Amino acid sequence: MTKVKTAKFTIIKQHICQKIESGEWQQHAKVPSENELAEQFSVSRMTARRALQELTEQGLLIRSQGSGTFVATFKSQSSLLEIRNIADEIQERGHRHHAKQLTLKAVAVNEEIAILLNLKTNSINSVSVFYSEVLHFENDQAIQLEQRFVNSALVKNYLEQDFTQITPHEYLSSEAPLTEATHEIEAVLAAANICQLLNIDKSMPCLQVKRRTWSSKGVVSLAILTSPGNKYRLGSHLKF
Amino acid sequence: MTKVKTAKFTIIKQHICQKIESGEWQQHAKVPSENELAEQFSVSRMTARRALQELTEQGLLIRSQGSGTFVATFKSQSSLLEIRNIADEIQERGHRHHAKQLTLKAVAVNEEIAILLNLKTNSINSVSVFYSEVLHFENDQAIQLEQRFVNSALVKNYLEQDFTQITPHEYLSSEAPLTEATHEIEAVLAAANICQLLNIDKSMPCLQVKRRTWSSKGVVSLAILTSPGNKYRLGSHLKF
DNA sequence: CAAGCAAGCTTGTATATACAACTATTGACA
DNA sequence: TGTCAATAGTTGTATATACAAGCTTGCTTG
Repeated sequence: MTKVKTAKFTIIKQHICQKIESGEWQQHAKVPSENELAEQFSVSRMTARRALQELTEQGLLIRSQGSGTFVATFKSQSSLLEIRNIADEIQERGHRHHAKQLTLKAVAVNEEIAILLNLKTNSINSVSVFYSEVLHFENDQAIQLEQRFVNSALVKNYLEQDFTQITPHEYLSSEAPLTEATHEIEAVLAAANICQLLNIDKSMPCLQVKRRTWSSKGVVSLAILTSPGNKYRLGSHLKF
Repeated sequence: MTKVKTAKFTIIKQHICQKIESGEWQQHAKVPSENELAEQFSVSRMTARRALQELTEQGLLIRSQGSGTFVATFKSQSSLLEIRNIADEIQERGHRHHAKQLTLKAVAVNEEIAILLNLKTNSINSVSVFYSEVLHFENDQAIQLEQRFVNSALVKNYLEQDFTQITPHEYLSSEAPLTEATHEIEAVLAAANICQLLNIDKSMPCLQVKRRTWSSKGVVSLAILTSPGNKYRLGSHLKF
């Protein structure tokens, strides 16, 4: 049989996969940068880049321009479950009202997403939500909204620019603390609605909502499938 | 909002999508080569390459080293339906026995594939079979078998080299004419069995079976998800 | 006529380079 | 202390180049 000579970028991919599988690189851990990998494996940056990029497309890594590359949340859990964990933590901190509100919204979101996606495709790979230390923060400031798109099929290539017009500002405003969590849920809903609106089959919308001005204490960013590199972050992964 | 400057490779992607959508480029049509696109859009070959590659990953195109790039079979049809069309055509040509045999096999294949895939994943994007003018040919010769892999997730990166060892020669032999069709069905079965054997979740095996020595009249190649570039070809697309 | 070789075209891999865009940190300054 | 500006680090885009690997065609040769 033909002897398959393993390509260099494949070796790097296998190396990274091994690190992830072995648990050495936990979820949300920072992966060596392109330059570091290039030097480590004695290849050019573009080769190391290719390895990172293909693993990103496979859903194992998440990349963020300016921040770096990180291990994705690939052990998919029910978003409902994880949102409920958030709600539990909120409740522990004594905000019963918000917790209840959030739980109700979580159920609604899951059902709505499920309905939406089953109409279009039944290949939901993973719907998961992760969160970190956002609950510590109190300050709110001006909020800006950005939209991006990754990994789509036919239709997306036409709609890319039109899509940027759809900016549901009203979903997000600066109010009392802890409302980011509920706002995030609404952002998920917004994304799902946008998908339905534009009749997109297989796409992955990526909403990034960030507090652009922040104090020295940290940044709050709400995101659907954005990089987990920021220290203080409440985000949700939504793949379909 | 931030003005999104459209990247060059995106423009090329949109151009190709528009050609496909408008019907100007039919299924299995040849797409301009990397060099042609590069010259047409006044970009480097690598940029044109990226556009083609991303569309390939999205399932719109199929590329084959040495042959070229072609429009994929993205309007998914039931493989059963298409295999039956082949059977019908065979019957029209007066080979009743083969037609009946083929139809029976088609049913078995579909059921088996469905069972296999539902065990692993329920995201069958498309299972389709296409064919062309293979039925004109009569000659048989030595047959060789190759295996390749595309588009997989975690597991595949470990199994790539082991996979090349599995070469079910016995599925293919040189016999009477028209047996290529049934052999192809068996090749599909082989691919499905290999997937189950290696416990692969999301992968796309690519069996290429080719008559290495051919007359000046043409080539017969049996393939699962191989490029439709050859003039005389009986192949099947199997995506999951 | 058949078989095999060689040339030319295609995609695949890899390197080196440059600049753009974005992020996070640092440090100066009011 | 808080704000702003500069800087370093990271990923994104693009070009130019070279060679490897595979396919197709055409020619040569027996």
